[in-house]
Amino acid sequence: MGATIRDVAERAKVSISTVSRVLNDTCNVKADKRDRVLDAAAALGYTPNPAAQSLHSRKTGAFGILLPYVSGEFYAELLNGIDSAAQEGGRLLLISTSHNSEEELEAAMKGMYRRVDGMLVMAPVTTSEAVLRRAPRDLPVVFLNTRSEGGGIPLLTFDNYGGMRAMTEHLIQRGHKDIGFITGPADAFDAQERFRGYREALHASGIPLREDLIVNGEYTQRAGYDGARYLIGLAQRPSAIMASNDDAAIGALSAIREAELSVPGEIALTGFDDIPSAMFAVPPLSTVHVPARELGRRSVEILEMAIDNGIDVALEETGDVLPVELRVRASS
Amino acid sequence: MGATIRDVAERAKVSISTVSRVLNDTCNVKADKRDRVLDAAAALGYTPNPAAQSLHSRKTGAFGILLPYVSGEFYAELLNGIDSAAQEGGRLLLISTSHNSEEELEAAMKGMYRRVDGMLVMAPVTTSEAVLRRAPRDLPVVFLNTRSEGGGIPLLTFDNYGGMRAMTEHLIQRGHKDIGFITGPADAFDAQERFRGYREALHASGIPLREDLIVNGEYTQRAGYDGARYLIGLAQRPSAIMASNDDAAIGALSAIREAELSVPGEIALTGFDDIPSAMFAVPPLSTVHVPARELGRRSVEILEMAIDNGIDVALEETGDVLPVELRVRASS
DNA sequence: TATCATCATGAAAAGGTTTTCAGAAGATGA
DNA sequence: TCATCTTCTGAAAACCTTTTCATGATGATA
Repeated sequence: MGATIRDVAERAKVSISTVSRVLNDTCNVKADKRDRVLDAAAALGYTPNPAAQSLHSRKTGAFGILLPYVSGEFYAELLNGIDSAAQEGGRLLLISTSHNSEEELEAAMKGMYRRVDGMLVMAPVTTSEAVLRRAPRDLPVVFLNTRSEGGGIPLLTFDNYGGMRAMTEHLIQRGHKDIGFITGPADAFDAQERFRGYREALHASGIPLREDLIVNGEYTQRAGYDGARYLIGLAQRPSAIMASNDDAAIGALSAIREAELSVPGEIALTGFDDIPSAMFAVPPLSTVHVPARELGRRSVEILEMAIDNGIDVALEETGDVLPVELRVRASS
Repeated sequence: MGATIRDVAERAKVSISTVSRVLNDTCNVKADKRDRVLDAAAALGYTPNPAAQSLHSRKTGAFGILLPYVSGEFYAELLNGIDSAAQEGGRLLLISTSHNSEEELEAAMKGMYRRVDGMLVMAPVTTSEAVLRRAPRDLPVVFLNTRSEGGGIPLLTFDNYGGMRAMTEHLIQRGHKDIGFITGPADAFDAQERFRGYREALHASGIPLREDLIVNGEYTQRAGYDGARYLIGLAQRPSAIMASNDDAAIGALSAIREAELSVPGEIALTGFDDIPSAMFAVPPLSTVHVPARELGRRSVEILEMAIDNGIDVALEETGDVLPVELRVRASS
């Protein structure tokens, strides 16, 4: 219970300096004293007080994570990657979610300031510059899946645009021309990028964009369900539906089956993310595999580098766009 | 950057005591000095150093969470509840996952010791007593979904047994006698409880337990898929399959549809957890709704109480078993 | 044996806050 | 005008480490 270095020193009949030296193995201490200290520390169950340590060292041994929300399998996977990498580095993890506006992000960063050595921030509805403007200048920040106006900022993302473009091209290749699209959250970076991939793929193939086939959605099963119902009800029903993520696709699948349409026979369907459930949908869902776990791990590594060697060194690792992979399954 | 209270005092031409008093609004300070301090603090962007504060106050303003793993929608929902309650209480959240053995739990608790004011621990493969034996005695701990040998420990769980028993009875009522069961992780408390619900419901109805209908699984789609394939392949195929959670049920559904059997016509199917995807499965999955979010919120409240008023007061709130709810949908 | 280098150790400072204690300034009442 | 009581303020201690500095002891070398 709350033994201090002083208690250990007293019990071992040495000075506190000696205790510190033994425990941190920082320079030579005679064997007998060393043993006495070790015994005393063990007997008292001594653990150094982290507050005192970090007051002195100006380090905390912790990272902070700011996420817009946690929902579904994608975030679980991402957290998994972050957590395992942090544990390997001996780092503690502070987490805070449900931050979307710049004000909320600022408040959350203030709350973690000086309690962490660096932060991982996922802020899809704003830009990395806007966030940094509100952050303490001496706080290393690595961004995930966030829009950036220029370069020079440690940023890790994956190829939302390319993935959705490839998926769209895949459908076009299979002869689809009327392709419905259920968007993600209108203000989110990744959702916009995915939509852009769809739009530009159509354009490149000379297929005119039908506005009535685009429905505003979110990254939820419910939104996918509603969106698909709308699309199915159209007089000129699309022959394929692309959802902006797998959750929405699973919702859409539900609506399509409810309408007793066959997949992919009457309507092809695709998702994005390749969450574990995608493979077990009926039929298994064509989707874009994103390296969620890898994204988490890599971002921790970059942050680690930014802390150890300064943000500039980390910048050499910057601007990384992790590749994604088309997974064509039975739904398209 | 990194302005200290000393810098503020200097700039405002007052003593550091006065600065502290103004900032904490702790006793009377003349208006002019107060203004000077406030201005100086704002100009310097001063934030108190949390390490120094917690060194003095012996409080951290943070909670720790230990989870066996993070995967899928259930944990996302749980984290959501914990996070939102923690934010309302102005608490920071330290998280660490992938702890299963008692040794790992002990190490994780040591790592967070004195960095948090209390902990939330989910340890389904051991007992609360075993964990507490390895925990610092002055660390308040609230357990989630953990087995307890006796009483007297703040513990929050939901009715795994009752939920699965009710679901089993539901199937029996519909005339099912040969009911396959895909278990969760063999060593996990909740999985055992769910299995017990199944077993005792059968027993109470005088239906003999067919060992060949019980297949060892996990809480994953893959395990559900594999388990269902085995059950389908039996000469005496069951007329219903119960999965220990929704993820496994979704996997099982995939296997059943692959075998071109109808649900629930040829095989009824049920899950547990009522994750969002359950409603959007085809057909929508009968399942047991568990209050994951509520579990998170409530556990934070209990911990808050344990910290503010001592663990004994919190104990009055203890032993809570949150009710679950049968959600019969089209799959059974 | 005297000198020097090396080693082991303790005292003390620093890190940034809150709070207690004591003193100064001002106000109140007689 | 003096004594007493508030109100305001600063100095200093405490919280617990790590690290620097100084000192005494030990061993080695000439």
